[in-house]
Amino acid sequence: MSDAERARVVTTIDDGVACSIERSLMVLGERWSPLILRELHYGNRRFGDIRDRLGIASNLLSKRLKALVDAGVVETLPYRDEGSRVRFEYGLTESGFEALVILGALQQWGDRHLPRDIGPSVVRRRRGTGEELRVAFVTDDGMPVPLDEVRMQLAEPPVERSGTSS
Amino acid sequence: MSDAERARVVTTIDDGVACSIERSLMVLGERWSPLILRELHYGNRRFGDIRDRLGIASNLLSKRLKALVDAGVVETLPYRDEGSRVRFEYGLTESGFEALVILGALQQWGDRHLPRDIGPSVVRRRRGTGEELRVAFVTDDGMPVPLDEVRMQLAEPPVERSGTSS
DNA sequence: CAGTATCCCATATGATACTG
DNA sequence: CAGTATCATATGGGATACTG
Repeated sequence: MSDAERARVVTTIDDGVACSIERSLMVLGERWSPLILRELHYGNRRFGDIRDRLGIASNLLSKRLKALVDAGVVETLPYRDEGSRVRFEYGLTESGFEALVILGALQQWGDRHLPRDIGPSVVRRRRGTGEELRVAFVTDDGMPVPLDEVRMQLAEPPVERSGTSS
Repeated sequence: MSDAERARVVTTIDDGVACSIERSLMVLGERWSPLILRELHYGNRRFGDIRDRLGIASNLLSKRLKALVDAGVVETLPYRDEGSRVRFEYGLTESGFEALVILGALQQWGDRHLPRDIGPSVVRRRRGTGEELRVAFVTDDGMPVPLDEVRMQLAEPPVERSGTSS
């Protein structure tokens, strides 16, 4: 990938695409990115750990991490083990941290609708209390709203034309 | 794709993969699936409408819809226009309906962290009141929980070994 | 180790032509 | 129209070898 091309990739994220779902997918919508984020959320910050846990090829992990850094989701943090040169860990930026909601939603949905034969796999819990958490729509003052009361708004408001017949 | 292969695809979804995030991604983790779901949530149920709105090639849309139907996310509903033969619309199953949480999370995240130059694009609103909604973690009794109190649990609990050194 | 560079392959994608 | 079939291409992904 040439520099020009890479620059274009970064640019396209902010630019053209009106729908924020699509923009998110440009960063997270590929096989490994969400799983890499999952690992970072689980606290695995080293290249080798992530690679081993995911079983991802190292070249790919390298590429993906770069892309995530470019997108501002992940940041590199220098560290130095005794007698080694400086290396980098990968940490979540605020953006990456907030992607937890997406991961939570994916996890919840998978648990509910693609259950394993083995049984339910996981839950999200509250630190300390251990309460099981779910991901839901809530009002500004924190009241959960049932799904059928949620109205998704078109990202690109339908072009206002005189009539409906185009 | 042979039938045997196709069957295997369906099977693999429920089987091996322990992490529910990964299982979800098997169904939704590819470029078009979330966008197709988005269209269905927006109420666009006809093949041609979806194709035109997304700019997706018809063969791909066909394939994707089939996969979503296979996964139980989408269902086909027969309808008949005057003088035409029976066609099918595509509707959300309960599973597909609940994927709205994922879409909402993606949208919210994109709006916050990949803003367009043009400005914020969209929001999720409550029907009737028009209140802006957000997607968040909540306790069972509906209390929102700040992100830093959320603990994601490993889908596949780390293999219990005697030591850490493998 | 923590990555990077190469090479190869599978597959998602897209354009287009075709059918009931 | 609502799809299906075919074909060409790009790209993500995987294996592996390599470097500091």
